[in-house]
Formats: sequence, structure tokens, C-alpha cells
Amino acid sequence: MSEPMRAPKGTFDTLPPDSAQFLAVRDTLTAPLRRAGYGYIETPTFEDTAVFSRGVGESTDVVSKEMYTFTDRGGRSLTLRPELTAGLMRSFIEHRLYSGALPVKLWAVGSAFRYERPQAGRYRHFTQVDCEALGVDDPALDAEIVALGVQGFRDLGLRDFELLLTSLGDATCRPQYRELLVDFLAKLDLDEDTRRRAEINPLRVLDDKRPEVQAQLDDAPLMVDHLSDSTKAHYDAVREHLTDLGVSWTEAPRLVRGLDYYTKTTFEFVHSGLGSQSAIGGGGRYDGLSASLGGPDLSGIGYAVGVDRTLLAVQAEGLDVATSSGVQAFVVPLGAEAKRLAVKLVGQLREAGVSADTVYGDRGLKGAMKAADRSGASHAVVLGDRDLAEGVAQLRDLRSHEQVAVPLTELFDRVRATVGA
RNA sequence: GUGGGUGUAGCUCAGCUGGUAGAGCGCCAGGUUGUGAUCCUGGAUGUCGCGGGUUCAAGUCCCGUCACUCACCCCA
Repeated sequence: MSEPMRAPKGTFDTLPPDSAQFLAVRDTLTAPLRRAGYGYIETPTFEDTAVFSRGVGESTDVVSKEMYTFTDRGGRSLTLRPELTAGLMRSFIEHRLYSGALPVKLWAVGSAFRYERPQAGRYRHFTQVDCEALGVDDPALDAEIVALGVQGFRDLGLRDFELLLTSLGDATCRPQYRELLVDFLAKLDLDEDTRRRAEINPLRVLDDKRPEVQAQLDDAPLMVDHLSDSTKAHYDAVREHLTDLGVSWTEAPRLVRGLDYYTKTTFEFVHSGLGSQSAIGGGGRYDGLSASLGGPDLSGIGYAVGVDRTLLAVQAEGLDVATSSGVQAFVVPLGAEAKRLAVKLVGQLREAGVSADTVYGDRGLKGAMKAADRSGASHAVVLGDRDLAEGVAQLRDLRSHEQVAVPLTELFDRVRATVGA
């Protein structure tokens, strides 16, 4: 045997029984969106590289060093999506969805890829639930989006998460603030990397976790103190609506997101049980994204939630979110004739909507009963030669250990009635 | 990209100062040629991550390498 193949670095397989939890988390996170009238959209896993370099922003770490970019056989530069929003916006523009009623409300779920050094909660392949409301700049919509995100976490039963909220301003006030911040940072004692970051995206420096950097930032100017009248009014309105919606939050004036397109309302969901990668979701408003992708000058707001990280949060809180797995009935045949009948019975049960299974391969009665036990079935149907000779089968309750003989002619109906109820 | 930790059975791990590879769980089979959560008995699976070095002898010591993992960075 040669070297066994392994999943690529930074990726992982989700196997039963954990995969049932993954599905439950994914579906619970999307349920509020479906209930709120958002429409499902599916876009390609890869896009022209420009969708991300122009959308997410050339200066971001995501674009400058974390993308899976390749040239296809036709010489096109393509990139595996590092997030979902830019692709949805491209689709929104391409199909002129903006020419209809606004806002256009969309949700999506799927894989995203970033070439990063793996660590707890950070993988090169991950799954995001994405929710976007495009084409209308209304604080009530910001609040709706945030509340939908919160709802998904609440529905899962999560408690140890927090909503961090701030406003990043817009084109009318951020440039002036940026000047202030650049001047402030210039006076600090910073290493070369940080200094470079201060030039490319000064706001990012505020988010640095290193104590020696944070210690110098106490007096740093904050965006929320320099909002224009209109963006301040916008932010105030968002907070009013959130209060009305019963959503609580923590003001996070130094919150910065790694994607260039965010403006005004910006937020992040963090969970305390995850270690270093604590963000389970994040998002905000983006004024310039549509225009930067060649669309009309329209605003949008949305968020992305990490399904894998949320699953880790669910596990960290010890929540049991998976719906019951396994089958309802398990058929145990003894002998060739019984085997044939078992396969037929399982097929009939499944067709009738009863989940059922049987054993495959040569196994003794003991092994088959063990398999029945593990299948999660409440009842086993034992088909033996002796029974068949008498025209009956044994219907066994695996919980109470009670067993009754059932005529073969009534078997299907009896099994269906017994486990179906 | 930078730094720390760890690599022994399917899983969790033990293996003292070098001396012919272990336990528990799980899996399979038998005890019971017709009955699953218990019990008893037996069995299978390891190039001790990989390569090199030191030594009479290396899972154990040294070097390299790869993988995994955690943190910085970044973010879902």
C-alpha cells in the first residue's frame, strides 16, 4: 500500500455523527432568513479574480496574500471565493436586479477559501451562511440584518456570544478621520510591519491585539467621535431599531473589519468559548461595493456567519442540536430466503416513508442484532427459516425487549403502524 | 509569513536512567449453528510520522524533514 491520501492542509472532513450537527447548525442559521422573505441565491465557487481584487479591496490581507488564484486553460485568472458577498454583488449587477423593487434580499450558503496558516477555528476551506439586503440605505434595514443574525444564534440555544457594534463612517467623514488617525499613529513607536499597515489601512492598527501596541492607543481618535451629522443620525437610528427589536450589543469603537468595502454600520458576533478565532460572524453596510464592481451607486448591508465556527461554539456550550439520526426499523434476516424478503421489505418501508435498514455481508444473528441496536431503530424484524416456515416474522421492540410473531401477510402494515406512530 | 507544543493500534494514551512493542475503549468471532446495552474467552490492525546519525543494541539520545496543533497576524 502506498502513502494514503490525506485531506489538504487546513481542510477537514465532517463525518457522521458530527455531520448531523453541522447540518442542524447550517439549517438553523438559515431558517430566520427564509422566514423573513429572503430569497436563495447560488453563485459560482470561483469568480474572475477582479471580482475580489476590486470588490474586497487590493490592500486587504485577504486579497493580497490569502487567495487561491489560478489560471484556467483559457488563460483566465480565476479565484476560489474568499467570501460570498462580492460574488453575490457581481450577480446582482450582472442580472440587473437593481432595476426591480428594492431592496433585493438574498441569502446563500457555501464554501469559501483562504490560504492562511491553520489554527483553531481557522481553516483554508470553510462554510459561510451569507445574508444581504441590497439597494436601500435605511437604518431599519441595518437593524433587521443584525437581528436576523442574532436570531440564528438564539435559535441554536447559544448564550455565550456577543454583538460588537460600531459605525465606520462614510465618504463624507472617514477621509478626514483617517487623516487624524494617520497623524496620531505617526507619533507612536511601532514596528516596521505595523507602520506599513498604518499607511495602507490605518484603522486596522486599532484592532491590534498586542499589549505594547494597545498601550499606545488609549488616546487614539475614534471614528464614532468624528461621524458626520448624517452618518451619526444613521447610527443612532440603527441603535434605536435594535433596541426596539430586543437586540443588545456592545459598543466597539475600535472594531475594524478586514474587508475594504464596509461603511457606516459595522458589526461582529464573537463567542467566548472558541479561543483565538472568536468571531463567529460579521458584517456591515457597504456603500461602494456595487460601484467598484461596475454597478450603480447603490448601498447594501449584509453579514456572513461561519458555520464551522458556530458548530464549535455549539459544542463549546455543550448544546445538543442534532435531530435524531438513524433508522426506525431494522430487518434481521437468517438464511438466503429470508435475505431476499428482508431486502424487499426494507424497500417497501422506505417507499412508504419509513426509514429502514438491514444487514449486508455475512453476519451471524448476534452480529445482526448488534447492528440493529446500533442503527438506532426502535424495532427489529427478525426473519428466520423457522418463522418463514410458519408464515410469520418476529417483531421485536428493542427497548422493551418484547417480541411478537406477526403473520407475513400483515408484516408490512404492522411494522409501518408500529414504528410510524 | 513568525513563534511554541506534539507525533506509539481505528480512538484516548502508557512505555522509568537505551535492552525483542503495551493498556483501556472500539471492532470481529466464539461461548449461545434463533436474538442486541451485561459477562467470559479468543482474534485482527503498528515499517513507534519519515530520513539520517551515535551505539553491540534506538519508540527512547542527536540532526534534519514532514505532518498535526496552539498563538501572533488575519478573519468566518
